[in-house]
Amino acid sequence: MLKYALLGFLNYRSLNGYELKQIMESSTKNFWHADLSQIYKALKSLEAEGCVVSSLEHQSERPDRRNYEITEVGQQALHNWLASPLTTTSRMKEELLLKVFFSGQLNPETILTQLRLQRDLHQQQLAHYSGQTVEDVEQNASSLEAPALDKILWESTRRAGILYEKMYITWLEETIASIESHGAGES
Amino acid sequence: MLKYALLGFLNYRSLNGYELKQIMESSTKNFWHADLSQIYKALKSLEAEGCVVSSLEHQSERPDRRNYEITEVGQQALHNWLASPLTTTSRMKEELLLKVFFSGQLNPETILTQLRLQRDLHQQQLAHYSGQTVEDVEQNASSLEAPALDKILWESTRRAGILYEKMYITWLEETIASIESHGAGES
DNA sequence: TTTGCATATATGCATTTGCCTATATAATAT
DNA sequence: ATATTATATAGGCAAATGCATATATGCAAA
Repeated sequence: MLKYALLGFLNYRSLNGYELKQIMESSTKNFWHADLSQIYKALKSLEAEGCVVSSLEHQSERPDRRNYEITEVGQQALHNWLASPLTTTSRMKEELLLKVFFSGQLNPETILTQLRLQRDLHQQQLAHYSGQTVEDVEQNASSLEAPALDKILWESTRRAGILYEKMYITWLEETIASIESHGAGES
Repeated sequence: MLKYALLGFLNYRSLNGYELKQIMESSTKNFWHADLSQIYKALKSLEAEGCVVSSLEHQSERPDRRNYEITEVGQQALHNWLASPLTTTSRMKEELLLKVFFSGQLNPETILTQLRLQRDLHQQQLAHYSGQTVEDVEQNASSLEAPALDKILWESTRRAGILYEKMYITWLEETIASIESHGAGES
């Protein structure tokens, strides 16, 4: 999947691994992330498959960098992926929910502390997303030349992050309240 | 992480791999899932670590089965995990959002079709979760003996699934509408 | 002055994951 | 009669993932 993300960005313009990491950090971070080393590996693998071509660019003041360009094979692969519909919903893995599920045997305060911490973290994240605009994404994405529809879609993914955080906070507050009232009933 | 899920269930009572899979399907499926083969591997690994002990039970009419029991070491590991707070929020991977992000270069109908399909799938899932009660979870979880707090927490994880599906559907409908109105403006 | 940070790429390794296949038996459905 | 499903365990393998480490340079901060 990471490969398609990389092809997606390279389809706008040529980029190196380091830039790709930075762009992902500022745009797809909320729904897709990757380690730098993972990106380099994926780029190598993409080149072996003929989806991209690279050229080493010598820099006098900075380390050499390898520029990646998408090929027709790569564009075809990208389009095939984009066009093939997902026939199932994605299955998530949420460690917090797993812990909540098994926290009944512990002191309620143990899980309450953790839920409150998560609530604070998610509130920070919400504040961060809310303060971000499409222009920011665009700028951080190194001014990828994007038509009008792209901007609508980018804004939509940003909106997904906001809705997700709001929902998460709602759930955390509900859960905290229900555990607290249970504890109150016990004492 | 899967290991802790298994320990969490085994802390209620002894179970075999097949049962663990079934229980997870009916309880933690929405936020944690695992392949059967993954479960067997994890159980072996847990036994090697001394977290569980197994005993082969011969059955005349069915294949032999290996019963797993949690040890004190395992209980300690479980408690340590439950007690150690998550200091970051979980990072998700959502293929659909990735596709949406890069779908600007395609015909809008291509992504619209996919979004509508996902909306239908999520609506089905919501209907499924909504029709489920804690009693169902409990029953499917092979009547794990659970104190009052456990039930509150289980209900809370079920509620998380419902909120998530509702949010997802809201986002899908918003996104579909915004792409449609963009297309209308174009023509 | 030295520490750390930003730029830039790469390797190594252990673990996790997903998916497929094999084996065995009994009951059920077509 | 035959095929599928449910019960039950397990091995194999490729890919993805995460994390640490190595290397190299210039610049800014402490």
